[in-house]
Amino acid sequence: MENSNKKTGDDIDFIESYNPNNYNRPNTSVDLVILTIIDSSLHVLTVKRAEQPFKGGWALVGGFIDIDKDKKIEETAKRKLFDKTGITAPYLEQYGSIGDADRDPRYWSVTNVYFSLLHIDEINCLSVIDGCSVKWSKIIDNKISDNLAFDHNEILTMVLDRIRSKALYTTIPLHLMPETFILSELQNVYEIILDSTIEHKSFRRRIMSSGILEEVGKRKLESGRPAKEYRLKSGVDESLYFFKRNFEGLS
Amino acid sequence: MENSNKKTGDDIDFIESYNPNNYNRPNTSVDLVILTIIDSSLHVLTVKRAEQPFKGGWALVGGFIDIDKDKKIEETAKRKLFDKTGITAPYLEQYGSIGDADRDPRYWSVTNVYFSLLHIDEINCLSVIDGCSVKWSKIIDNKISDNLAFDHNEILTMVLDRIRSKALYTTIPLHLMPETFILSELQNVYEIILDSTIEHKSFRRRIMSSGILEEVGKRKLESGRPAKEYRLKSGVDESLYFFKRNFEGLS
DNA sequence: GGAATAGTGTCTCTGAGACACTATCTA
DNA sequence: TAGATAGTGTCTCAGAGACACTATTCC
Repeated sequence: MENSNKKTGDDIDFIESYNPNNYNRPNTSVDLVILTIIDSSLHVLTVKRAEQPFKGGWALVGGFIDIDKDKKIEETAKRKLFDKTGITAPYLEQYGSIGDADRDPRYWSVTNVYFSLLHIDEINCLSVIDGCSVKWSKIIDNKISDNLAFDHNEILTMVLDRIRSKALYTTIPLHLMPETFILSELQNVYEIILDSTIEHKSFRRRIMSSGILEEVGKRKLESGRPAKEYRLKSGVDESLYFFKRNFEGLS
Repeated sequence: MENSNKKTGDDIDFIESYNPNNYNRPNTSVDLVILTIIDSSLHVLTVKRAEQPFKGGWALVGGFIDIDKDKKIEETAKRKLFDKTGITAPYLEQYGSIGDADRDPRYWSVTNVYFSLLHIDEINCLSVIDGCSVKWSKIIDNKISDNLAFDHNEILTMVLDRIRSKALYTTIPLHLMPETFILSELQNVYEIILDSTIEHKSFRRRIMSSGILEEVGKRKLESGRPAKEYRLKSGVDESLYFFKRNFEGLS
């Protein structure tokens, strides 16, 4: 230990006696991958940058932690999400953190990445449909057509991969649904995320076996037999059900 | 947007024109949950704190990002791990980041949490068996008997939960094994992590079906039939195999 | 009735659990 | 030989895939 302390010199025991404000630290931010489904396609919420760097380019929603307002990082994420969408009780999950010397041309930067899945009806449209500085960007083939600022394209792709892999064994796509929905709609959303078709009997058996949905009535469709409408069972606060098996044939 | 910008005032577009060194930012660090198995028990590497706060208490290995030395956060984690263990090619995975106003009494603090699984033979013992400032703390019932500094007890528990859940559907416990091992040893390690017994035929069928091990010979045991010795198949760089089904009966 | 969509019956297949069985070593 | 540990054979069971079938609506 004496040896290793001498060698490295920037050990926790050493450095913490410094005033951190005098020390050359990385910059810390929060970025959000906010996803919804519009016209049967995943879309991500993007904002147009008003300042350098990447001025005029599109970026993920993000910002800095306000250490006076925010008690924890998740509150920063919720605040940013609320600012853009007006949503107060989002499904929000941390992806992880990404930090390196190059991701921001200005400084060594660490971003804490969160993702949120929501149904378009949940949002307060007024705060979004405002000029062209915020828009939903359509995701095709795991990315969007615009190049995003910073490393946001990579972040988007990694988050999408995470969600896709969780869709193989959880009910995470439920968070993209409206309050009530029919099973074929839910299946469509799974298929959009997984980019693959699912056998409908298997799908129904699987979802119903989770026991987290309750029937709320029937819905007449444009054609064909009316479908049972479901919502998340009241009292089920853990809406993320884990199955013991993955969907197979996919990876 | 104009509205939300006016309201929050700390939007990315607004704040980034500030020199970050003049802004009241959170402090950023890296913490490591370094795990190994000693005498059939999980142990975590802990260091004795030489300075306030929590002076004299035990804490996880950790420290600050050195923006001159480290190109990315993972390098900070590798550097810290190397300083304490001498290991150059660890299994290292990010857990995520944790940040709030209270976790460090000195300032609003964000830590980037990594975990590493290793076999005790991999470490350079000299850098560890040094005074009493670094020690392996035995994990019993998801925690250690000492109270750790900061929120490190919670971090330890959350990381252990993550590893346990990954042991249900991956080969992550392989990283706790020596270079060659026999299947009953690997099964023991799974059972230590999962805190539950596994039926041995199921276990062997499952592991062998992964195809990531290769036989390297036989080992004579103290008693009984000699066992086949295995190692990670050469050419398999992805040593983390994902099974389609969980171990069942556990959760 | 036909078109369309919801929903079921039921067979196969994979892999987990259970557990009895065989194999190979030492003393 | 007995004791110990390695390793197999094989049955059951849950749940995924496949796909034909029935049910209910509107026209």
